[in-house]
Amino acid sequence: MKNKAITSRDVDFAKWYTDVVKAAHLASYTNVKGCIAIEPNGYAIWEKMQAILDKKFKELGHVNVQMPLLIPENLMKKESELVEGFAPEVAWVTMGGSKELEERLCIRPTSETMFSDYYATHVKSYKDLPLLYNQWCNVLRWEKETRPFLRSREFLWQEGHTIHATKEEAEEETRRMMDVYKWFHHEILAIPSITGLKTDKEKFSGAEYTLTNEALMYNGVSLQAGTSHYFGQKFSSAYGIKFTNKENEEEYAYQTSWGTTTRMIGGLIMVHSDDKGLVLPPKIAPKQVVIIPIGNDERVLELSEKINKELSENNIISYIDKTDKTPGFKFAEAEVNGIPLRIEIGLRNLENNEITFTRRDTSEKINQNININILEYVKNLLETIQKDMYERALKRRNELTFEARNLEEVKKIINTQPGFIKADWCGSLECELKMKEINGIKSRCILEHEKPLTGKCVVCGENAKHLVVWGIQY
RNA sequence: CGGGAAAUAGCACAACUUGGUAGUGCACUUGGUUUGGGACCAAGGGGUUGCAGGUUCAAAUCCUGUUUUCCCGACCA
Repeated sequence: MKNKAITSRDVDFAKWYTDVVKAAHLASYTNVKGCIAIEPNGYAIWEKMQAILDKKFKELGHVNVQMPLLIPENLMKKESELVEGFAPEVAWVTMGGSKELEERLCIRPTSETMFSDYYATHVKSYKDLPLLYNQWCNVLRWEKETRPFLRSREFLWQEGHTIHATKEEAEEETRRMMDVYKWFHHEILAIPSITGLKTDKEKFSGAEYTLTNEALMYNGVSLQAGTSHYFGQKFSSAYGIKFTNKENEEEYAYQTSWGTTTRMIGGLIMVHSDDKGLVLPPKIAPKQVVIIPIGNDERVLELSEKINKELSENNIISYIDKTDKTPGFKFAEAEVNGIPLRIEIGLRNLENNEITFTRRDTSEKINQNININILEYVKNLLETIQKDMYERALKRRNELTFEARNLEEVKKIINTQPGFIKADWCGSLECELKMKEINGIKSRCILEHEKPLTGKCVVCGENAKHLVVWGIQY
């Protein structure tokens, strides 16, 4: 029986999304607009994302720090593009007492300013460089329209801020971290993102250029899923971050920043989940296996304990559902919560010398002889699920990736089924804005290594500079 | 921030039009029987109707404001 609380994905995608968030107890609304209470099930996913990324960052030499939540106004204003880019979304702090603050403070929308201010006094020589810092924190951006995880006003993220003695090294870092995100999406989240360069219009305010990972949701809307920015000397010159190089000359340092957020939890839902609720790839699932004993027979319980112990001792996160619910209830609950694999053990199984494995992603039930190597079998099955989920998401993305050779084709595609639209672009802002007039289509990224389709801009017909992926964004 | 809809127990809703002691289902508690796809019987607990004002003898119901949510635009991770 279907969970009546969840609207069908094909009937109302937006409603389905919030229904899954609520039904799987990932987050709950609060009385502050756009600020959600992240519940244990949701936070567990974030903790796992943190653990995996943090380990990777540290392997690459990064260390964690924590900068202040509040930023003084004059500091915020030093880099003009950053101010302009974030001005409408920044929240300013007023104190409850009668005394006015001598200087206004804002709540960080991002921390380039605090890191740059810190670097300005701590970077003196090329010997101090590079500094590879990262922080896990919350930021605040006063968005107009909000959705749980996808666009909340307060959200959790990591922001890496690195500073280097040479342009080459900083650019290498920018690429390297983009590759980390790509790896994370493909290998861990099973989300086939595409990587490319943001146009000037879409790049981070204050960046020389922005690399981005773009993912396509089940409904064909795209989601920016991790960005890496090369700043060159823009911030270092605005904040006076100078160091003495090997030639004993003063030089502005080269910076990068890169981040990914709790938005990815929303991405996981919108790429993989279904009408029964959450579906999680095994590598990001906080709980990978649930064992459901059916009935109170001693042998059933003993076998459940034995399997749970063996799995738990071998790095598989499993648990036994010992609650007093009926099996059907337990099945449904495991499904709505997205537990990748379910093991069902009952007397009927024991009589036939078998146990039942049920995949969350396909609902397939597999009966296996009780004497197989269960640990190996589960390990392999989890890997298969992970792989299949990626393949399924890739297939869906490819089905929703289109090519357009002129504006008519663009319009036809977007009005039939939104998705990634590959089309040539001349590089002008005018043409980008004209695309936006069609259902709000935006450039997602410039494909750096692909040649234009026709060589002519899809809007103006002039010579095309780039092949661009366009789409509707969250 | 513009245009529309909504808010009543943990959840889904009824009562509102025509003002008169706030109800149903699921969930929850206790006891028992059950257990292979959201069990059954019995007994119980839970709400100053989002918040703040106003009208009235009397407000969930009428009026004003406000907050939050959803949908459609503009802005964005």
